[in-house]
Amino acid sequence: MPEILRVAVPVPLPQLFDYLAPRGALPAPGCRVVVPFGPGRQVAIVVGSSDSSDIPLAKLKRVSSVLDAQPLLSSELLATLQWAARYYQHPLGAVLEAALPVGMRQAKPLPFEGYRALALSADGRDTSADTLRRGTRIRELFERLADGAQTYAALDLALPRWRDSASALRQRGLVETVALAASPVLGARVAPPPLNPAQDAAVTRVAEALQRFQPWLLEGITGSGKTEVYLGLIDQVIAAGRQALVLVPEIGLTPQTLRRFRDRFGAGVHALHSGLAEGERSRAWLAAARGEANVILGTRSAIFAPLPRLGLIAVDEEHDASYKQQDGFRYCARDLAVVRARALQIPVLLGSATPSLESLANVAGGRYERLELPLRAGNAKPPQLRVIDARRTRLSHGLGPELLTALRETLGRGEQALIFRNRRGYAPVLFCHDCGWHAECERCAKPMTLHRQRGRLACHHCEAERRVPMQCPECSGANLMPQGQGTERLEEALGELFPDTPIVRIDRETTRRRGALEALLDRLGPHQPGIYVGTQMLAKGHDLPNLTLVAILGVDEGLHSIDFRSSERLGQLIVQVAGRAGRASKPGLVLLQTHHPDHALLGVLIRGGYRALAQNLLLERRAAELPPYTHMALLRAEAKDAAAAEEFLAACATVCGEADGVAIYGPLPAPMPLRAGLARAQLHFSAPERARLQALLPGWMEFWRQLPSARRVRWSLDVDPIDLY
DNA sequence: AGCACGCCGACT
DNA sequence: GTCGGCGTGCTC
Repeated sequence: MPEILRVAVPVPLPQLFDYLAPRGALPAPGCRVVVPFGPGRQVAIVVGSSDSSDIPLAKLKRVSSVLDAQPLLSSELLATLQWAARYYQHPLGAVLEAALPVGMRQAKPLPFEGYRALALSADGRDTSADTLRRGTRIRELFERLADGAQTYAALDLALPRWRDSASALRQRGLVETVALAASPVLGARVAPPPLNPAQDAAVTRVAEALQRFQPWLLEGITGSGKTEVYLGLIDQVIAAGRQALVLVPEIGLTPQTLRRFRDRFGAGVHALHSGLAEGERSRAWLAAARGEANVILGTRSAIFAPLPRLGLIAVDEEHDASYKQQDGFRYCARDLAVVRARALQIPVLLGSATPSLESLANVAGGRYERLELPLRAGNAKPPQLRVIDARRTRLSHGLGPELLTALRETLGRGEQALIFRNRRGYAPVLFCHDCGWHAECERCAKPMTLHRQRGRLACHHCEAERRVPMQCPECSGANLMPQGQGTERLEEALGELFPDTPIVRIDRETTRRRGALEALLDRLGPHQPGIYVGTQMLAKGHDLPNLTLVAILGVDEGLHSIDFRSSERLGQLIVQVAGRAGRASKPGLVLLQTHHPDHALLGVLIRGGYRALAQNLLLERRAAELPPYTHMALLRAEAKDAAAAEEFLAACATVCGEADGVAIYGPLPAPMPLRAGLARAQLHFSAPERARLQALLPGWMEFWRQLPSARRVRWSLDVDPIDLY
């Protein structure tokens, strides 16, 4: 009886492929195999086996080779990935491709099994430390190595900036990288701080339920110490011989965060994120798979880490949009965390100061349990929120007199201020004062942002960039004026207004280099006055103890966006940024500068905080039949020719026919009807019952793929979209 | 996706 | 006469 393997191939095709098993072997599900595929070869993953196939036996090819004797993917992880492929309507082969580090997708045996370590070379052992200058970092590293090789992880822990010293020594041929068979166990170095009663209660409640599936919403205002709750629970999980997975938003995985975990749990903490070099990523992945890692700290894709003894998942800042992948395999890591926790019957902890409406609805529906941390550390008072009416005031570079007065007072007290503006660049529009022309990206039909230092106009929606024109291309006038303020212009204006005050700008431009964010945040010491100006990136991370004033500009843009999630996002952003102001000894003040001081959203937020805003928004969502009370899917199409995209979507809608329990809207123009030269349109699906939509989507997808027009457009389905864009 | 096969325009 | 354009079909 022929043994047939069903394998997933990394191609965007929804089906599995059948192959004859290699002679005398039947690789288990989760093993990688090399298979002949079309004219070439592919690394595929075994999903199952069978003694029959729907494909004629004569057409079946044989597996070329087996790469893994033991499954690379556990049955639990494979099952979760299969579930995700089905739920998000994405081909399993492509899902597996997205979940595995690049190093695991190649037809090579697993990389290097040891631990990387730094050791003295033969030359180094013959060299006296006295040839190196006393008191330098280089000498310190050298002397440490004289006692024996040190793993990279150990050096990270002991000498935070050892890599620079290492490359200096490497150039002189004194050190080399070697493989150590086993990592010396590095235990905790920092004793846990005492927990406050709320933290202690939260840890105790979850700890009592470590043996079963339960999602917990850990609602803790900024500064209330959510991380200590994660740490306290991870302690118990490790003590019970199990592993923990901690997800953080994309900009949350800073060296500080990693250090905090390593200080507490030692070298068993591994980071896993897309910024890692390939080898590093494979190593962390394998350390997790082999059970050597106690804790994986990672971003979105770390939800697919192989963890054979997983006992707890924590998702920090669970409302953060970066948990949703916005292209290709459009999964949400926060939602998959709950799915995985259920499969493993373990708790999952979702933490936020500003929980998503989805999670709040899950608490209200009894599916999640709420844990609260109501107090800020050291009994600091929450910052005072105040609206500044910008109408009929003279704005100086977008800054009103009231705001400037507050700034002056803050700096006068020797304290620091933060100006938040969610627009990088110098000005969002370059405008001709003579004829009204403004610079526009012709591929997106959107104004281009002026970046003055770089001397470029840049489109923030595509890659387009050009030189700044000297005169108006329409009327040849010389009065081209920047309109509106970006962070670059604010930095300049503040420099003029406060010439003696250090000003630190933090946005994508100034933090491009690795470690630049930390360096900039460290630039102002905790005791001197100064101003931070920047985007989103300022909303979290790094403690700024002398920061007492936060000013939020551009609030009005958030008040008028058409996306139904914009109010939720604006509220979260305001509360997150506001949370940076004030300490126990120094109360914080948050100013919202707006032309709509009477807007209901601001009123609710000021009187009742995020909790009240969320309650209001949930009522609105229910009345409007929007998520979380309905479940959405979005079919996007783009093509050079607008008619082609619409034709395809119209054909798709026709295929759906009368769908019981699912409302279909469209074809609708996308919020951005043109992007990067492609016309865009979409079809919305909305269902009160998730299961109804889930039941219909697979059949629809099959029909859609067969439509002749499907070949002429780029299209994709987004299940649970968070951006309609 | 990635590749082969296949049938019509401007070039050495 | 050929190089090459991308429409169409296929991958066990």
